[in-house]
Amino acid sequence: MSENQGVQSVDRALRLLELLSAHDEGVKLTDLAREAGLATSTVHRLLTTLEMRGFAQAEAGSGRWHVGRRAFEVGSAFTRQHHFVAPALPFLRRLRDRTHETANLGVIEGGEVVTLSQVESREIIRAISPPGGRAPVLCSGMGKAIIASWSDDAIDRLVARYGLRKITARSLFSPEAVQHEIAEVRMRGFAVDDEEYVPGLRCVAAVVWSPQGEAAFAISISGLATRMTPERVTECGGIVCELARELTAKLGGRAP
Amino acid sequence: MSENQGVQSVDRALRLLELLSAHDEGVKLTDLAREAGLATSTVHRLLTTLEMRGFAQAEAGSGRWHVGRRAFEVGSAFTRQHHFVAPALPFLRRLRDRTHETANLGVIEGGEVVTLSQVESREIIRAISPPGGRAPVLCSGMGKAIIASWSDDAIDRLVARYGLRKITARSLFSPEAVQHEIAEVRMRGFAVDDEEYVPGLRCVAAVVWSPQGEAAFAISISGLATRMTPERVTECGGIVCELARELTAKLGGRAP
DNA sequence: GTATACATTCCACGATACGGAAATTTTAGC
DNA sequence: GCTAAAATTTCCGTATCGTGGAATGTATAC
Repeated sequence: MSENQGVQSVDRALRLLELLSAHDEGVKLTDLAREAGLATSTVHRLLTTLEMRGFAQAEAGSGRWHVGRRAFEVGSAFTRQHHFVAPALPFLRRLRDRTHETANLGVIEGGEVVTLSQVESREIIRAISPPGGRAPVLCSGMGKAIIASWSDDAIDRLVARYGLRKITARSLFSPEAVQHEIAEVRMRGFAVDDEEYVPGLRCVAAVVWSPQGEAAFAISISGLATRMTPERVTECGGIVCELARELTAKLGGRAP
Repeated sequence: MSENQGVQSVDRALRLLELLSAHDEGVKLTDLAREAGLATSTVHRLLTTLEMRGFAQAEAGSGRWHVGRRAFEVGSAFTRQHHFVAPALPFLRRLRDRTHETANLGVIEGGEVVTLSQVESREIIRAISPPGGRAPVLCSGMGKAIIASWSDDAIDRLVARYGLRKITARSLFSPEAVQHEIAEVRMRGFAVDDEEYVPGLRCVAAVVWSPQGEAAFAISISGLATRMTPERVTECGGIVCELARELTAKLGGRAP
């Protein structure tokens, strides 16, 4: 076992699970082996072990492999740890109904925002991160909304640790740009992802506070940039903030 | 590696994930080792491997271990494979709004029903299976609704393969009881879990059909038996059936 | 029907994963 | 604050396990 890399076969199996989850339509064993850089016999053995416990399954007929239901069962435990996900759902729905855009709820984990819950608008936009999806904190409306509540030192440490990823032409590219952006968020009370993660997509987010006065999580709406004009962003920002305040109150939270 | 048991360390790691998911408030390493029947050093090594890939995480402060966000991300892929989960959500909401009970959507996987989606009523009843939760097919309203569309031979094979588990005093206990129950479901058009899985809890379910005329999944409502009187069950059965028919139509399905 | 690709099984070998022991850290009780 | 107990983390010798290449079996494409 090489230094600090954990148990090799477990690491490999988890890697295969991650790859499976990236293939919504399933993937053939040989292709998976190629993607993972492993021998087909190794991948076969690891997959059948995952299958035995229900974490992976082979589709009858095509033989393509998929994430299995035990992965869903285990993964659901993650959201159950966040007791706010269920009570937040009616607020996401109202947010969606008032803005006619997809409403999201997310938290920061590591240097990324994870979408925990979502209520889609009538128009389903595939580019929007689904539940389980993630984005770098600094390319995400929800991420920027949450870290705007942090100290400047803490933000600098995040930037130093995870860096700045230039995913689109509009991604934040320098520590100065980050500082300027965070100042904007603090002034406005909401954050905007202005095509920084996905070209053509805008997102408006605000934080929900915990009883301890910390930014527990964020809620947001996402929509096409063609529709989300600057005027519309301001309007939606007000709505997101209003519902974030109501949800804070509902959960017994308080802004600092 | 003993015969037909897959890769030992992978199997163990997955076992640990399952155990973590059963502890919503987290679990200490020593307790987990005891539960898994493994040495603490082994569990430590496996947990840190899971942690490296984000499938498990140790809670700062208490040191208790939890399912990590990558498990949620991977697990979410499972519901994305079921393209009907998202479009079904508005119907679950309407079902909840009309009956004032918790609405659920589930599929059969193995000899069990897995809850894929849920819209809770105002009164949160902890005994109801959350998303990711599972119940034996023959103790579940959704399970019985789905298999009532199968041939008698297929039902007999299910019973033979998975058996009948007497979980409560009211669980189905014999193949004859199963046959009688299935006949009732077919006659009524909906299934009822009459405290067969959880004492004090009733559930009314109907199937949603696929374009191929097969029972794709089921939707249901669950409520306390004190409130779900026989009259109420009949009333709710009609509503569940109505919404199941509408959802079938919406998804381009057809009853056989 | 044949060639190719994919999936599955086998097996020799060496590296890895194991668990007990020891060391370190944390917690509980007084 | 001190001490004992419990929990966690690290170390290490050993033998079992996991590996990938080869062989075999099955499915697919032409």
